[in-house]
Amino acid sequence: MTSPPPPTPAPAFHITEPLCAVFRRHLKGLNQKYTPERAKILDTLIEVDDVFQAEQIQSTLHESGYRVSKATIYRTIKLLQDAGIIQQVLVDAEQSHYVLAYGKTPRDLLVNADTGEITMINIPELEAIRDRVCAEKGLKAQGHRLLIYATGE
Amino acid sequence: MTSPPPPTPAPAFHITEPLCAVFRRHLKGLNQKYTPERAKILDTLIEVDDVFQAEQIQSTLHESGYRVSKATIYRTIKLLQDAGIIQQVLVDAEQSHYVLAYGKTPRDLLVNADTGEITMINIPELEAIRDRVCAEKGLKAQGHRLLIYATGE
DNA sequence: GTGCGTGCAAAGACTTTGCACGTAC
DNA sequence: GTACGTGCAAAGTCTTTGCACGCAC
Repeated sequence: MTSPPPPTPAPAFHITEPLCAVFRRHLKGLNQKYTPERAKILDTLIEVDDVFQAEQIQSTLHESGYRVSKATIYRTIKLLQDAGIIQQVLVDAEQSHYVLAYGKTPRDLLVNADTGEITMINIPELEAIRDRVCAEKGLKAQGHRLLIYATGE
Repeated sequence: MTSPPPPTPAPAFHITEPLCAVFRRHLKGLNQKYTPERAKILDTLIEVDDVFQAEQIQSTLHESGYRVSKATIYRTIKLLQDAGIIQQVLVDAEQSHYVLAYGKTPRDLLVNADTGEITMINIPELEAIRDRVCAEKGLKAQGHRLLIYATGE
C-alpha cells in the first residue's frame, strides 16, 4: 500500500527537533520499537541528506560494516513515510526514490540528465502559481512537485 | 532500456499532421511496419486522450473485441516514445504512465488526490523559471515536469 | 526464403510477505 | 510468555526477453 502520489504533507513540528525523536515518538504511538536497525537507517538518511533509494541505503550501511536486510529497509522506509520523515519522489520509473521531508518541504528537484545527480532546490514562487491554478479549477492545492531536467556544465 | 527521466523532447513537426503519419514515418525510418496492432494501439491512445497505462490500453482494446498481448503493448509503447508521440509521466511508483506528447508538450499535470483523475494543464511561465534556475547553476534546462496535487471541488 | 511482428511463457527487477527464530519486557 | 523485529526465501507486480510460428515482400 504505497501511497500513490506524494501529497507533500505539511511538517507540523519545530524544525529543531531531532528526527530520531520524531521517529521514536511515531513508533511509540504504534507500540513499536526504536531498534538499532531503524536507528541506523535513519542516521544514514540524515547523513546522505539527498534523494536516495533502498539499495543505496543498504550499501552505505554495508560500507560501515553494518548489515541490514532489504526487507527491513523497505519496512523501515514505509514507517518513515508514515511518520512524515521521508517522502517518495518519482524521478525514475525503475526504482522508488525518497527524500528527507521533515521540516524541509522539498518540492523542487533538479535532475542532471548527464550524471543522474539529483539536487533539491527551492522555488518559492511556485506555491503561488500552484494555488492560483487550483483556484481557477475550484480545487485546493495540497502540494506539488517540480522536476527540472538539465544538462551541461 | 526505459529512458529514466522524460527529458520532454521538443515536438518538431506541424501539429496538424495526423499522429499515425508521424508514427508510420518513424517506423519506416527503422525499416519496421505499421501493423494493425500498432495502429490500434495508437488509435486507442488518441481516443483516450489522457494519461494512460499499459494495462488500460489492453483492456480498452479488449472491450472493442481486439486482443493484443502485453508484450506487444509494451513494445509499441517503447516505439511511440522513441517517435516522440508519447512521453512517460511519473505519477505513481506502482506502474508507468504515459501521455500523448506530440505537438502538445504536456509538462504540467494536475492530480486530483480524491479521484485520482489527472488533467493536463499548461503553465507557460514555468519555462522562464526553469531556465533561470538552471542558468544559475550553469546548466541548460532540457525540460521539466510539474505535478500539482489537489483536493476539493 | 528473409525479415519483421506477434503471442506465449519464462526471465528479470524491484518490492512485499510468510515464517521461524530472537530478544525485550 | 507475549509482542514485536529481523533475515531469509518465496511470492507478487510490472516489464522485458527468447523463441517459435506467421505473414509479407
